[in-house]
Amino acid sequence: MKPSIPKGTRDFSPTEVANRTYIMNTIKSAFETFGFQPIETPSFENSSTLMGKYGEEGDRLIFKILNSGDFLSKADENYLSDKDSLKVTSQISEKALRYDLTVPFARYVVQHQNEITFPFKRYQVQPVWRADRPQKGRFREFYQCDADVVGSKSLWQEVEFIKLYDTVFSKLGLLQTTIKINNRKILSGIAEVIGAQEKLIDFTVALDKLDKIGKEKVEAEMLAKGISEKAIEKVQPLFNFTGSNLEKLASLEQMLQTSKEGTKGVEELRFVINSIEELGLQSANLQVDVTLARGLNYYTGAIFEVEAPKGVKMGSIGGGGRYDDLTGIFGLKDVSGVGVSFGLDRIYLVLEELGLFKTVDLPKPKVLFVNFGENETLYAMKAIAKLRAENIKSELFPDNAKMKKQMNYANKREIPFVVIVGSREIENQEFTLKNMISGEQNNYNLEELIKELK
RNA sequence: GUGGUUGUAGCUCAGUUGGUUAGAGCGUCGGUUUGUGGUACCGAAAGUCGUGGGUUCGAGCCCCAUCUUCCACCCCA
Repeated sequence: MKPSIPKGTRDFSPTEVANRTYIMNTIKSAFETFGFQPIETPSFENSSTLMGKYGEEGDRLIFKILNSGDFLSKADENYLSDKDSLKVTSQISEKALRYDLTVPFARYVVQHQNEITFPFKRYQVQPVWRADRPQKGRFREFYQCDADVVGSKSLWQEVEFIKLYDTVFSKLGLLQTTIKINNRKILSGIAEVIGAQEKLIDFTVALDKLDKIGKEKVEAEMLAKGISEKAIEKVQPLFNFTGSNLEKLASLEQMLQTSKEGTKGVEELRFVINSIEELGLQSANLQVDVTLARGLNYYTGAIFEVEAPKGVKMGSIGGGGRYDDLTGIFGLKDVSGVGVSFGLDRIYLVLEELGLFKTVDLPKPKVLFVNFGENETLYAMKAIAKLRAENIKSELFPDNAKMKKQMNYANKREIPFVVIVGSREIENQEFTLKNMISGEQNNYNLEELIKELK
């Protein structure tokens, strides 16, 4: 049998794990600096917790777990003979793999509401699974790094999350990322102005193509989707939406003045933009983008998305937003939440493409003891125990192999020092220490050896 | 879910209009060198050509199916 792993999954080599750990630790330490605390939730949840929370498309992408035992006997004969996959699935599968970290978190908040002090700031770094078709930067098993606050409606949280994004990407050396920001209330306002709530998605999708296909074709597409000419006329400012954030806000304000909700959205966005303007960012760019319509099903206020630096072809490396009623589905009303997610695997690919990993060192021993046989090994092991007690990473070559082979091993693993102990050294109670980079070698007693390797 | 793409040794890849026993480089292992690595030279092992069918006197090469890889759409991290 040829060994293989399921599509969309990956093995990670020691180097890759070292690099991933570096990214993860950078993100976690930033989370903690901002006052977030870690929680973890199970890798699988009850299907009822997950199903219906991500829209129809999302339900299709959730990995379902087959019930144990004789599960078919409990399935309805009619559904089986009709080959009704959807209905059969709900009868033979009660559990499903986690699809994101936000919904399990909402479940957690409701379930533990009496133990939680609000506002609750939690972070979570765990894998999630999606039955998607893999492609560039898209996997079926990948890590999300989420930070959310629940129980505060303050817009300062939005400001904090933008600062958090900026902090993390600056620390990773990933400069010139673009943090796009929008507000769901502005989208609702636009829908109100064009008089077509249900056409909103078609509208933003078409508008998003503006710089690719040009104004005429975008208008043609909108007309084709059933958006009236009059409506398009009303939102003309969006077609010349190129200025600074403040200019964009001004034209949005003008355009949405008849919509109460839209005006509220502009106000919220203006607060965030002004605050960031005042506080400054280290390396990221903040950009108002009205075509940003991600996760439209549950975001109610701010919407975020982070784009990799220009020139790197990669989908978003982070996203998030404000959801006023996520815990409502689980029976806890009026708990507003806002949060962001970092896509670990995509950040990895971007850092790799830009060659930003050179600083990450593989964990490896500092010194290798050559194995010369039984007597010498015992002498070496006693020394190794002492070195390890001094926190010096040391190991013994396990077999009495040829010198050449043992030296070669040290070379391949890039172990910087080799200790040679044969009968000569034992006689003099010393150690021959060889520097594998310079080739130099000297004899030391144990005390001196520790000093040299410290 | 739709469309395209890929698969030959551990890795990267050659392989002619279908024609004897499928090759190379790197890596691995052994030797030149049984107390000294990187270099050099010599040698060896390693492939049911993704899998299953089919066409043919004959298939790595042609046809069908299936799995896999990568990519685009959709959606998303």
